[in-house]
Amino acid sequence: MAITIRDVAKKAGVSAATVSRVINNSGYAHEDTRKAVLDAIHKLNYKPNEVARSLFKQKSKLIGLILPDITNPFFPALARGVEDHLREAGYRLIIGNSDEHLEQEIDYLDTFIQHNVVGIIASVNEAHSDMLKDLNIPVVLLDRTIESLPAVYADQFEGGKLAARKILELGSKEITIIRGPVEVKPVYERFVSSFQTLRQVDVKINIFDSKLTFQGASKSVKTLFDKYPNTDGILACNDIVAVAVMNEAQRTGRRVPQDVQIIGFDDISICEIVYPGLSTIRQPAYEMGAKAAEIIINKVNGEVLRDIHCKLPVQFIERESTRKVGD
Amino acid sequence: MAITIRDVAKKAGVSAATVSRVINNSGYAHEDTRKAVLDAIHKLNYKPNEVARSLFKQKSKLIGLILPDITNPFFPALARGVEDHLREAGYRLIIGNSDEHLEQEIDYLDTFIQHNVVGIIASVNEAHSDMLKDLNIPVVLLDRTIESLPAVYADQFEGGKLAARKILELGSKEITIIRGPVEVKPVYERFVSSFQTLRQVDVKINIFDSKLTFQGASKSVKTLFDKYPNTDGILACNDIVAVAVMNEAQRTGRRVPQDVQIIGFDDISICEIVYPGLSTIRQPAYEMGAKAAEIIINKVNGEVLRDIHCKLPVQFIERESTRKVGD
DNA sequence: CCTCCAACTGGAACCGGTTACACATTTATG
DNA sequence: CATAAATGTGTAACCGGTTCCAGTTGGAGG
Repeated sequence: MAITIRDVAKKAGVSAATVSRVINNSGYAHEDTRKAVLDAIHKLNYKPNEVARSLFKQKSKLIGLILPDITNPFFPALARGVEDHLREAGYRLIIGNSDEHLEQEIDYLDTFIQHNVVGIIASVNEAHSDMLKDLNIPVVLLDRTIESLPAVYADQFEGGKLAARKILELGSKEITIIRGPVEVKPVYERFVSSFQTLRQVDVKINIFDSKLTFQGASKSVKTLFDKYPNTDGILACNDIVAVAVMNEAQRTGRRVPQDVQIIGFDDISICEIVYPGLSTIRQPAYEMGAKAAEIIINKVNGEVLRDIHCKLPVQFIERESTRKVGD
Repeated sequence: MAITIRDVAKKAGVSAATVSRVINNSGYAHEDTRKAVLDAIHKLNYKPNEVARSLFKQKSKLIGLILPDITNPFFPALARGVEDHLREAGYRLIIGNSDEHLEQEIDYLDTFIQHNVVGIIASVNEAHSDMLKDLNIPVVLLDRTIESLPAVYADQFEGGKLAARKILELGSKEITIIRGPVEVKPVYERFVSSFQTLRQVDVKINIFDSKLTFQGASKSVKTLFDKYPNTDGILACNDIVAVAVMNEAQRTGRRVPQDVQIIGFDDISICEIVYPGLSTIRQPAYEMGAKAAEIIINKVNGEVLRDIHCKLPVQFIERESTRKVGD
């Protein structure tokens, strides 16, 4: 049905090998035959079959991406960063949601390999470090780290510290840290860092648990102000939780930021359209994705970058859920 | 490097053909050899190479998905619906963002074909209906419609009408419809439908334009209340815009819903965590994705469903940005 | 006991590219 | 002007599966 290289060869009056050489700019090809081939390709609208290529070369133009859940607003930006960068380099993306389940991660890893992907970008947890290392294709972790594997991530410790410092600086005296699930490493790290920072100072610290998802957050957060009615500063584990808290604060008649200040984490797009605008710790999600893509491409091209951990800076984004200095 | 079918064959003391028959449950295989083969497969941890399969069979286990922008919160749910359903059936997803650009859509279409995808799910506009029809693999449109191509979408006319009816019913007298870009068909349809519904009644109608994205929305919306200071009801083209409007309303000292009621469109997750909760017209995004996946799979399996337009119902979700009946 | 057919199995061709190699023709070099 | 080197092109093998076909075996039926 589809046009093959031999159709082109016949039309141009040459062999398939010659067509292949022209397409790939490899080996010799006389200028005249080159023209003839290009002409035939154009006339037949020939597009080489990537599957056949992939089979012979043992490498495709495909890269696998494993994310916990594209439905979590932090990840689309990551994915987009990856994709934009990959597309430019001629690669395509196979994508899979793992829901943080080891089983699904392994399933995707397996099928990625079966499809001859040349590299894998993954947001996965510690568990299968061995499997990832034995993959014999480049792997880059994204938003996660595993000892001895290259990774792109944002500085969680700095982020946690920064959030804590800011909320102190802006005058909160009873601070509630909302801790996400401890299994999710970056989330845990930002918690630890905030906690350690606050502990060095004379303030009351509360710890409150919440899920990271929309449904989870709005449910978890309902009891927050019952439990800690006097809390006047909140460090949320992510922006979703922060917005849910802001909702709950306003619902219970608290003014933000006068009565409670709230700082989120991530800087997802929502932050700037809610009222009041959510102050947060920005992780450069898009850039992280782009960087991971860049590293993978370099590795695919054989550059033997030593296993790098690429730690990107975070940043405090001031909006209206925190007071101004001097208030 | 990797283990091939011939390695398995050697280990099991049979030919590659036999191994293939066992794997695919096709043709005969003696129970004993069957056992031996399965055993060898297990011992070697053999996973058949999908690329080789794909080449011979002229069909892969890959399905292509083209979305405008995964970063727009409406689409992740769609994508997730597609993916979950596809995974169960053993298919994997190649994904591409088009930014509504014809050029990028075509580029992805081409490369999908080059990778022997067996089906394509696409959120694209009218423009290349011909190209899509000539593809000779199944195509399903998602959230978009093109004459004579199967499609899964939500009932935009009903949605637009419903929003208009509700806001009338709840007492708004000067209603502003925020119209999105007219090139995006579903967005245009909901606008038209709202407008037609309102026009039949004695209320003042304003029309205001906005982009659909976060940045675009928060910028566009800034002048809304300058232009229409007395508007007491707003029909937004999507939830992002609605939230941005809500922000602006509160910023300018208006109470929602007492002074202005706001109804969004889509029912993305954000709606339930903002304050006040955003009333909206729900499109069943996840289900739409799942349905599209289901149709594609059926078509891939050769079921000749007549070109179906699968129109899913929308629903008014009442939260707190609208008044209660009787207020 | 012969025949026939079902049950099994392996060899080889094939999918559509790429590339090693052989061979032919120029062109460069001494 | 002979010879080496560079250029140009085709044949065939190969990537790792699948499947057609032919061949072997064993048991049922006449």
